[in-house]
Amino acid sequence: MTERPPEPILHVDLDAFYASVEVLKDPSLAGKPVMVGGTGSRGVVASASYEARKFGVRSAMPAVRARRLCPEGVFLPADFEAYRAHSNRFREVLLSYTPLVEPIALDEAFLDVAGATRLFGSPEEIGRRIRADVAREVGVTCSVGVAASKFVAKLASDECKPDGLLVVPAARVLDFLDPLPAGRLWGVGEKTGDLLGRLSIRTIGDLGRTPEPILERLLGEQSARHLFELSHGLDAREVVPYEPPRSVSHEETFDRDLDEDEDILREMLALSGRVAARLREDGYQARTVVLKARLANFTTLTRSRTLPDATDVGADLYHVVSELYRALPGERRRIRLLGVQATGLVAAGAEQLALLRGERWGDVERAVDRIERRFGRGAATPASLLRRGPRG
DNA sequence: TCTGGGGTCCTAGGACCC
DNA sequence: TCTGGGGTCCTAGGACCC
Repeated sequence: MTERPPEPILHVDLDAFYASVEVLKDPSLAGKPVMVGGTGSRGVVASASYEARKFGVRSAMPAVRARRLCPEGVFLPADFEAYRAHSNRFREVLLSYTPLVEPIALDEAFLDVAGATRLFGSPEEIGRRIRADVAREVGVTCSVGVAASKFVAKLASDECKPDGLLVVPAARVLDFLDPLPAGRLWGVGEKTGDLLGRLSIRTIGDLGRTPEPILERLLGEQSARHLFELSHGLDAREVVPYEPPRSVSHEETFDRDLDEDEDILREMLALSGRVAARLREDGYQARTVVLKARLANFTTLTRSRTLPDATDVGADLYHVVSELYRALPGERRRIRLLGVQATGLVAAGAEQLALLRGERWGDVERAVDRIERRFGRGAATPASLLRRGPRG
């Protein structure tokens, strides 16, 4: 058994992934500002090439704004089939080094390479090999962070983007974290960043020097504890290769708000069908159905119902969400977005087997009832009860 | 600037049970 | 006629991530 290296965690992140795939599909786009998403009237940018970022375009930016910043840019609709195909090749490369690969999205993953160093060299060496393999096999550059923990590895890959590699030695973690903006921590978004800013907490170092009770009052117990630990470089989360999904959903923002019940119900039927199809495809059934409705003024309502029996049937989902919709307050709502979510998932195989078993037992017991009514008690005994022998 | 789509997790209150 | 404490499930909303 070789010793576990001090920095065995890799975070690998493909650079400007969707935009890079679009350049592979059409090499004449190379060197141009390319943006994926934001082709509709209400879209946002999903991915921007580094040329586009020079204009200030960022992902999640409203398309209208991106167009203003970069009028000569190329805007393309997302082609998830192509992204998935390239993502599969990416994952193949990673899996050729270790089975301990945890995909985070199509374009990034964590690896624990502690068991791979004998075969392939140090974690840093493995990172270099992966970068070469990904460039060759996927045709896209990537960035690799190497560290003792997941979140430091992730920050390291962020720091060396694009097309880089950065090792943060375990002994240097606090020095590495100290000057970084607090917003870079996993779990600090816009709102939390604002809250922290009000206390003049701007860097991860500032956060680490703030007494925990103060953070607790600001953020609640769970988040405070979590951020306090991260800011001290503590992150014990392991690389987990597979976790079953907790929910399946589809939603759609309409180009123009809907206000006719007929249109709204038709969209809910379509969304229900897509969710149910996904459930069946992935082998799940859902116990809880959630309707999401975003109104013209952007307020978002959710309504849910938990069913006695799990389902993967579109008509069942539609039945529930249409009732939930009719029970919403007010009338003639203007609907910007509708979503249908299935949660409380159970594996369909297990559920159906249990059901089958239950029904079969139900049938057996009813048959036994009939026989005993005719021939007297003990005339029929299930085989499984006989197996121990008549004398017990 | 006017805000996508697919997810995860947390909080908080109320129902219900022991 | 005043009122415990803990656990679990359900629901609604919200922050956050890519």
